[in-house]
Amino acid sequence: MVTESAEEYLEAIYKLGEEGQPVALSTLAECLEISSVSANEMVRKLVERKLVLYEPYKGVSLTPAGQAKALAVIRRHRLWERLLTDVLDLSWDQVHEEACRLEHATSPLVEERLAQLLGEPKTCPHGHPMPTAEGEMAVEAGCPLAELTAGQRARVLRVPEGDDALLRYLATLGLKPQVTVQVEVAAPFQGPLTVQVGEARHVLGRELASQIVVRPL
Amino acid sequence: MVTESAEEYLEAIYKLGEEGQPVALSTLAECLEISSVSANEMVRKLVERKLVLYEPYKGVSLTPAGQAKALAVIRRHRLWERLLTDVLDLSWDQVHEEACRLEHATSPLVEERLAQLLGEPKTCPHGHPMPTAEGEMAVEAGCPLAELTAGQRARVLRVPEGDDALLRYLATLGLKPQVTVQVEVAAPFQGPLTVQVGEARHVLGRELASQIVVRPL
DNA sequence: GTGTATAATTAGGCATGCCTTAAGAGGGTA
DNA sequence: TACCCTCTTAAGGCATGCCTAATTATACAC
Ligand SMILES: [Mn+2]
Ligand SMILES: [Mn+2]
Ligand SMILES: [Mn+2]
Ligand SMILES: [Mn+2]
Repeated sequence: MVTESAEEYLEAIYKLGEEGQPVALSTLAECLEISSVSANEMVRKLVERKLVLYEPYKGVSLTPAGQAKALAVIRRHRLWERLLTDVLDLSWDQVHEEACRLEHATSPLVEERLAQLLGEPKTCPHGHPMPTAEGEMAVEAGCPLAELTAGQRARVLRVPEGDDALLRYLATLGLKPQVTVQVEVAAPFQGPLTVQVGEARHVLGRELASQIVVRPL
Repeated sequence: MVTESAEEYLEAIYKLGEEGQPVALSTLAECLEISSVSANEMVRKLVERKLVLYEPYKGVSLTPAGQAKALAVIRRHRLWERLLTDVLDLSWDQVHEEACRLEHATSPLVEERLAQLLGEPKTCPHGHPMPTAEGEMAVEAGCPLAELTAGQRARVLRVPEGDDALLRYLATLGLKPQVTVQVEVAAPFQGPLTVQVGEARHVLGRELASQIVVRPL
């Protein structure tokens, strides 16, 4: 077994390493909001337990065993997020923090039953993919909304999690997974995008639009 | 805030103190499966935080603040037990351990929504009363099944939690809260009871029968 | 190539929550 | 009253997970 703290590290290493690059210790420390000394300490323990590989000045990466553990935690996190939104009717900006605690208190049995009850959901409420019980995770390919040109239509795949205020803002715009958007104007020089969402038209900063992943139609 | 460990202590002190007597340190230690030295240490911290009162050689008891915290934890525990059995379809012998972890990872918001979803349940799956959100807990009066005499009918109020094997056994007998039982024979000299449960007839040891609380009809 | 900014590590500490060993305090019994 | 057993507490330790300050190692830019 792995402590709650170690689970948090594995989860962070997975997410930061999704680009394929090993994760710098300092990046990991910043992400977890701890000192790099503490990160170093824990990473050494994880190396000992063969859950991660570490090369100083290169970074940390997950072993297959570490990745399996990380994906299990992420699966639990996203299953809880779904339960909290779909069954307990919390808003999508309230669920991350709750799920971050519940994920560490979840047995494989409860994980399985949650998945059954929810109908084996394919994503979390923010559109991020659900790892399977077997530790597979298929990331649906897409592109940032910011890359679309005027006139293009697209379906929203996922939005950034983790910033509650941003999520509340996106909710007021109706910008959530599965929704269809159409770019009306893409201002040049990295200017804002005017997008139509449902009946409404909104202006989005390019920076924000680049964080929203869509599939062009 | 109070740590997970402190919550466990408060919960134990509440349950052990339900008779009204202060709880001996050694009793508390045994219940929590820790050394009495460790119990002493934590109790001193709880005294400092004005959550318990402690008199050496007398025992520990909860202050109003401590009782409120204890009841909140117990409420969360029992709400999770209900969710796990009623919504996630776990059996009643599987839920205690799961709920014991989840109870510490539950915000007031989730607590409230759980209660709503479940329809403000009055008891846990084992028949034990649900504290209200305001920190009230009404224990339905009853008597041990062992005290009934031949011919008496009664409704089961609650069964002992905490022993999974016992719970599985009771499940095979159909002896669960709300069920009506009729004593056929109460053997003298603390002998076993023959009881009718639904269509079936079972013989129960007096010791076991004394742990099942019923309301005579 | 060398210097320097950045990254990593060492050293030393602190809080929490548990432990064992051993000494002290209370209370019942012979 | 004296003894003994149990309960409590004191002393010292250990593991985990975090910290700061100071030092060392490295990579990259010049
Ligand atoms: Mn977490
Ligand atoms: Mn999510
Ligand atoms: Mn618990
Ligand atoms: Mn129960």
